[in-house]
Amino acid sequence: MENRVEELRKNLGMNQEDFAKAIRVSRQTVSSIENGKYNPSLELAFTIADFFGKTIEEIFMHERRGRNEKELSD
Amino acid sequence: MENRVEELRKNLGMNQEDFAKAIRVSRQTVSSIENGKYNPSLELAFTIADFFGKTIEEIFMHERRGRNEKELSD
DNA sequence: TGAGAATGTAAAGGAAGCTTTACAAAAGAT
DNA sequence: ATCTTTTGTAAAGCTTCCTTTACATTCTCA
Repeated sequence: MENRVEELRKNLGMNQEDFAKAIRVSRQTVSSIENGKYNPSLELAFTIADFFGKTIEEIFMHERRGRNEKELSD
Repeated sequence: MENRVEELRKNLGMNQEDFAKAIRVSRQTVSSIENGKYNPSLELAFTIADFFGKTIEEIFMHERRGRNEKELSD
């Protein structure tokens, strides 16, 4: 799932470390999320969205479950 | 975190089993989420929201981090 | 009241999210 | 080019999410 965390963080002129402190996670967690290593928990997604004053949907892009794709054959 | 999954599911006249199949998780996962045993992953929260045609924020109620509460003293 | 359907719950295991520590690499500013 | 800041990444370990299997409880309704 794609996200705009890095973009929004940089808009505020913050580095990963200060942002991590602000949302109370480790800097590695911020790095991992920004680089798509894994998704945040729902709880953390809310915390991030609140921090930026946005909705989760404005920050995290969910891949829609393709009913027309070749996969998903059952 | 509170959620309206059970309410929305019942609005559609579905039982946990059929709902679980529709969103491709086990029935126990549905039960656990409805009863607040744990929160869904962000991915699953999106799947559930999409299924109901709602936003995550309309379904899952995040407890706002109380800046004015007695806790959180740093 | 008793049978079938729906839901709750528990145990055990795998997968994903998050942590700390530590070091390497990249980017910025002289 | 060198120094400093920022970011990437890896390992090990803990917690949370999700699974399958299985059984207990509650609900519905004939």
